Amino acid sequence: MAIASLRADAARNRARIVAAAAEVFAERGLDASTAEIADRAGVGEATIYRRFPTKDDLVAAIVATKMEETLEIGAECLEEADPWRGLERFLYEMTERASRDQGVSDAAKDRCVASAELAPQRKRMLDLCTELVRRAQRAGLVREDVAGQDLIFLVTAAGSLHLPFPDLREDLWKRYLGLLLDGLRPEGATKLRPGAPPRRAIELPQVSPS
Amino acid sequence: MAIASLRADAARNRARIVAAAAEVFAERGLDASTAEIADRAGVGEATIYRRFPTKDDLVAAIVATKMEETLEIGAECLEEADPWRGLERFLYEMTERASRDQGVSDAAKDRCVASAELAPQRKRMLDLCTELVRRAQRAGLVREDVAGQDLIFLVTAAGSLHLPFPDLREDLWKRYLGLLLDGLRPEGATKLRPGAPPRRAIELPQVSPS
Amino acid sequence: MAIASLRADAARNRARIVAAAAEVFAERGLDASTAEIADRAGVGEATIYRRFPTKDDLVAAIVATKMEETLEIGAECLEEADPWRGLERFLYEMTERASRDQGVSDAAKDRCVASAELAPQRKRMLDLCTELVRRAQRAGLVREDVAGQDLIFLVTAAGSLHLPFPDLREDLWKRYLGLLLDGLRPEGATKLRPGAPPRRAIELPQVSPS
Amino acid sequence: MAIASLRADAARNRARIVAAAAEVFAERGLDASTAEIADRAGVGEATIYRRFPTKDDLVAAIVATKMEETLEIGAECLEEADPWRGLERFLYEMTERASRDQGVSDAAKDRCVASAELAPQRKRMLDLCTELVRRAQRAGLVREDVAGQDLIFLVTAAGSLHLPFPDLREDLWKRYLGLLLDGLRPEGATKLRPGAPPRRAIELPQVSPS
DNA sequence: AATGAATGAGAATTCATTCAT
DNA sequence: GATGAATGAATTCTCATTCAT
Repeated sequence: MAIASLRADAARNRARIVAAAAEVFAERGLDASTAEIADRAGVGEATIYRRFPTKDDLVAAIVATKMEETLEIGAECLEEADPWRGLERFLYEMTERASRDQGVSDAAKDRCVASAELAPQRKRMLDLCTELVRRAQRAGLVREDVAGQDLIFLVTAAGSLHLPFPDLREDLWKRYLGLLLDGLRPEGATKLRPGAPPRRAIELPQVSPS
Repeated sequence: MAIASLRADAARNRARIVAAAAEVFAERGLDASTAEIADRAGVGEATIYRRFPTKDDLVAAIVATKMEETLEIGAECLEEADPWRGLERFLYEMTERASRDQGVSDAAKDRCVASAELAPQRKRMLDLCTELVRRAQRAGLVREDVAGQDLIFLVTAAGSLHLPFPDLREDLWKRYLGLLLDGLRPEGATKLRPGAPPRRAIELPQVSPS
Repeated sequence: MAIASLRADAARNRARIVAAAAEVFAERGLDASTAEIADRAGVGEATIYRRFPTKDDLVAAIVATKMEETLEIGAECLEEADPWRGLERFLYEMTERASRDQGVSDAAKDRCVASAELAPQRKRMLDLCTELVRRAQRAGLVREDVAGQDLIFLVTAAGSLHLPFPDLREDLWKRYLGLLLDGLRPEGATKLRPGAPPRRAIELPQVSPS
Repeated sequence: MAIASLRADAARNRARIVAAAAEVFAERGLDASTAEIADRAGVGEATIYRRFPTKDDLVAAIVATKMEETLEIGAECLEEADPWRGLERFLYEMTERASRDQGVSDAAKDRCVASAELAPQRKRMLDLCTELVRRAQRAGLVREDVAGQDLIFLVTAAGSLHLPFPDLREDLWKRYLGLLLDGLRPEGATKLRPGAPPRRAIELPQVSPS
């Protein structure tokens, strides 16, 4: 009980830190300072470093959290009665999140895509995407030559559909996602070059020695 | 004469700086230091600041340079006999450049898209894209509901198609550009929501006071 | 009973802490963190601070412990039949320990030499050294102009005979201790300047207010 | 001329930094902060880092400077008419310096002894010590079984002869150096074990991979 | 005009020590 | 009494920008 409450306190602070970091990274990008995150979280800067040995670990933790949320949303999309609607909703949700949170998107792209720690999540994401695509293909709604791993790439790239022009409606990205979705339909499909990437390269990327 | 030769010297220095900065930003990203740029350019650090009041101004100058190159390529694409081929080549070239030069792409997206100084280039880019699209539409190769300003967005987003997975062929982005291009064809087109953005918002964006 | 057992627990913890700290300081030097000591001891960090108000007090406690061990060894050396052998063995043991445990040696030199708390141990050490020297002098094996207090200094300095050159035999210090011992013999002795320090300065050093 | 004066300015600052660092390290030890050194030198902290990429490099530079001074003194000692007096003076000077400057002594021992950059100085020091010893040996004043490389060790260890007892005369180390010198005389010499270390181990130490 | 030098304002990270359970 | 958590105060190091020659 005593131990539990201690841990509860620490867990609350940890959650605060993660939440604050997610906010700050979203607003200011990954270059935001740990000082600002600590301020926002209402903790001392050193407290962050007690939970996360380096700033990078904090970033990784946030990416992991976001991926979990993503996977939950994906599961919901799989339950949509209409397979196309499921696919569409998934891409919409992913893109919307990425639009709102450029920091985490960048992190996901630049650093964490290939990290070994996220391997399980990547695997689940791959399975999810594969199922979303297959379901729509079975219904004849998606061209046959795309695969689940393609969806992962499209989702990631779709995060860049939000351009910081002022005076433009915030949801303009929906228009371009619409175009992309039309590209996924069987009608008017042309041969894609090169072919779909191997699943292994996404599941178990070999970290290049830099 | 003396002044003229000095100016010639200065101009050469300026060109060197821009070239070096473009290289360094491409290799190391926008966080590369001005010291490294000065080294690469073979000039003193202060010389950079004589030409460009801040690092940001240097970045903007590079973006402007790249946009000029872009516009030249676009002009060549307009001369392609096959309108579809012209459009396709334009998107390919843009994406390839962005893949190779993430630093400038980021700059283009994050900071310079809406800057007043680049207004002329943006205007010309808009005209170019409009012409590329219209030509293909006249030939019935591109759906009627897309406009030149859409192409600008697509080009920018396409720059994110390069994901840093190791073990994947470098040109995988071509596959996803293929999908996007299929989405531009008339076949299988569905209604896009929201509609095309107004040209004015791109030509003359109101910089929001941040 | 309850209190007694608590005290037994506390004493065990204290002993664990001292042992762990001695190990860690020996391995990593005095800059080792209290966190690492707590880990090694299997106690919480705060527990250290319950027993020792500051890190310095912990260091002092270790030095005291080591001095006790030292005094025991010294007592054994006094029992050697051969007085020279006794002296020699004492210096060997002291130097060997110092070579193995630079952290505590440094502490002994830098901080604790003159601390009031260690006064009793210093007194006993002085007596011990005096006896070791006198015994050898009575046998005509050690020059007459050295005193017990000199031995204390020699012991401390001998701790520095271990130099961190790689590729050198670990026991090279024995060679230089041999030289030192030869300097203690009566043969070839020259007048030493200045004379032996007063015992009082070692027994009861006046801590200078720093 | 203009270049020369620029360099003169920079050189003056560099000298100030080295001087201040030497002072501060002597007073506070190697743990003194770069901030304090910068203050003492009257420059900004970053200026230190312009000249010395890391704090360690600064330490190394000071050690190198001190070694140069040391070598000059050694050369003077070699010119003494009396070989014994030359040896004695060398040890006195070395020890006095070490007594005054514990920081650099520690640095010399802990970090820089085996550094590749100081190899030339180490070589010269070895030659110097060898000559000092040989000269005295030729005159029959020093035992035959010690070598130049031994002197290097003795010098280094002698730096620890200064103990921070208050109330003791500052020059007490002379007494113990006297003892050591007596140990170097031929009279009463006993067999030293182990033998002298190989010169190579000092000239070209193999850095152990840590 | 050109430049190497200088630096103030941070940045990430560490740690002895105190707090709350 | 014991402990994991929290933190303020440092520390090393970086960098865009200004200064002095």
